[in-house]
Amino acid sequence: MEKGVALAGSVKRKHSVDPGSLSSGFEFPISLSIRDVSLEEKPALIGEMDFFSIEKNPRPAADLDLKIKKEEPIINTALHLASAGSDHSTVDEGLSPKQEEKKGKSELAEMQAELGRMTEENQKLKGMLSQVTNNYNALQMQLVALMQSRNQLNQEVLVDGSKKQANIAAIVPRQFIDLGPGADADDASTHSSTDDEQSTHGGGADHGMQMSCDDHGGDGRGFSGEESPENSSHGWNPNKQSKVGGVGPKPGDQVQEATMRKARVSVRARSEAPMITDGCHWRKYGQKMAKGNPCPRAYYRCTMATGCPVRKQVQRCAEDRTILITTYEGNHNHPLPPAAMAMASTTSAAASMLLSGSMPSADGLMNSNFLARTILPCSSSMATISASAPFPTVTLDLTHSPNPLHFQRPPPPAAFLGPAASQPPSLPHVFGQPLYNQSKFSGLHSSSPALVEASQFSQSTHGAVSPPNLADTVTAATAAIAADPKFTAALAAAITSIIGGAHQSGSSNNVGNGAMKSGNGAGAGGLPGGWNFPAS
DNA sequence: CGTCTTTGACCCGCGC
DNA sequence: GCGCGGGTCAAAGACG
Ligand SMILES: [Zn+2]
Repeated sequence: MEKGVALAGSVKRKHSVDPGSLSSGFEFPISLSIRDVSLEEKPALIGEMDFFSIEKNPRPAADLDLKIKKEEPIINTALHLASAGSDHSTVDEGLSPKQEEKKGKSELAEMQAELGRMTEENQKLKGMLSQVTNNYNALQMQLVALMQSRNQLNQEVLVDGSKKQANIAAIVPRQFIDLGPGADADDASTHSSTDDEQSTHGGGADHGMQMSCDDHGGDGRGFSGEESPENSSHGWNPNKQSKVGGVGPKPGDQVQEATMRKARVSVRARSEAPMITDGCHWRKYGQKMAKGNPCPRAYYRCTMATGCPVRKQVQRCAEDRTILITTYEGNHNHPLPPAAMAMASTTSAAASMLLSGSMPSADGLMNSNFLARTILPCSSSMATISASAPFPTVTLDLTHSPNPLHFQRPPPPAAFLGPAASQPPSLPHVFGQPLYNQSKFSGLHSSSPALVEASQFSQSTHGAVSPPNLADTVTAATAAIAADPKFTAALAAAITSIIGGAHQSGSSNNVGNGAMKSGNGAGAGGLPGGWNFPAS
């Protein structure tokens, strides 16, 4: 415990110093375009790397400093000095006159200064890199969301067989039968094998219906107070609220909210920063050591509005520390700044995509044990759906495989292959069962990525049977989707929505809806996209 | 002095 | 019932 805490502490400290100077002088083309339109709000966050660089330079001095450095040829100077210094080192012991010695010393000092500056700049570059990464991740996530909504749209429109098959990927319950091979192939090739974080959550019950019932009674301590805006001035004390004030909200809403709450969207992104900046204000309220992970898991709450139920967990991947796993939960009940909108809409779109097939009222789609998993091949990112109760989770994987640390997955535990192999591989509903077991199993084994291995399993079973062209079909369909001018239009609309969304309020509330408008109105429409007002 | 983070304690569900 | 683990609370400290 201490180890982890100390680690986190140090990281945090370091970061709290860095980002101001880092992000200040840095301009990233993509973020720039967004920044220009969204100047109205400036989070001026404390510890976060800023996704969109909205804040105007909080520290002009640093900015100036960086610019100056950019102008002068630092590297050449340094090299020159280095060589000069080495020459002079011999001179020092020599009989050189005082002046020369003085000169040497001054150059030495200069050198040291240069070194210091280079170090500093190195730090800055590092920060810039991480910021670029963050920006890239944000854009990728938006793209993923758009692809998802787009998929849903096409599912409605297209009737072509193969394409439809691929597009159905956006819907959980059915596709896990058909999509198995293709998805798994894709997954096995690109996944970097660290989904265990999510699957760890999903070790619990296996009935979708159970899930909804579950939190009816079981979620006592959760944030069941979110739909009571009169929450008094006290911010969040949801449990107290529900305990003291309320026997409980209306069952219908309760189920709905509970489902939304339970749905989690986790984002795996490569980031040096201790936390990706999504435009929201977060307050840390806890930190725990995850069982199999040397890195602690941090718990944050949204503080943009008192009583906002959104929470997120931030944890670094055990194997690859550069991967940051951010798990979002809940929906904002307040307007969001554009920068936050991007992330919120993305996550909510993903959540809605997940829940579109798992709503409690759905026709028993989830009433059988299953852990469905969908991969939406999308450039280098992909979304995986792990619809295992109690926390159905959508994972947006924004890391790409060309990762040097993309190690081979550890060999699946024999305990997994045993029962899995014993199951008739051709039955999808049985197919889910070993996955469920597996996910639980991986919970015990910290580093064994359940979902990846699950995909391996399915690949070994289904993939061998079915021709690989299904995967090609999926990819082709995706390419077609991406190439579809409508998609471009949707993307443009979404971006416009982001850009113009600075003043949005109420009607077209977010990107998700912007995208959904052109695509699927049902998905994120009912499910609060960026934000939804509880009872007003 | 207000706000945020830290961190041990606590609660709760779950498996044995 | 007990231990374990995930999640949350809240007092105390740090920070600006
Ligand atoms: Zn919020």
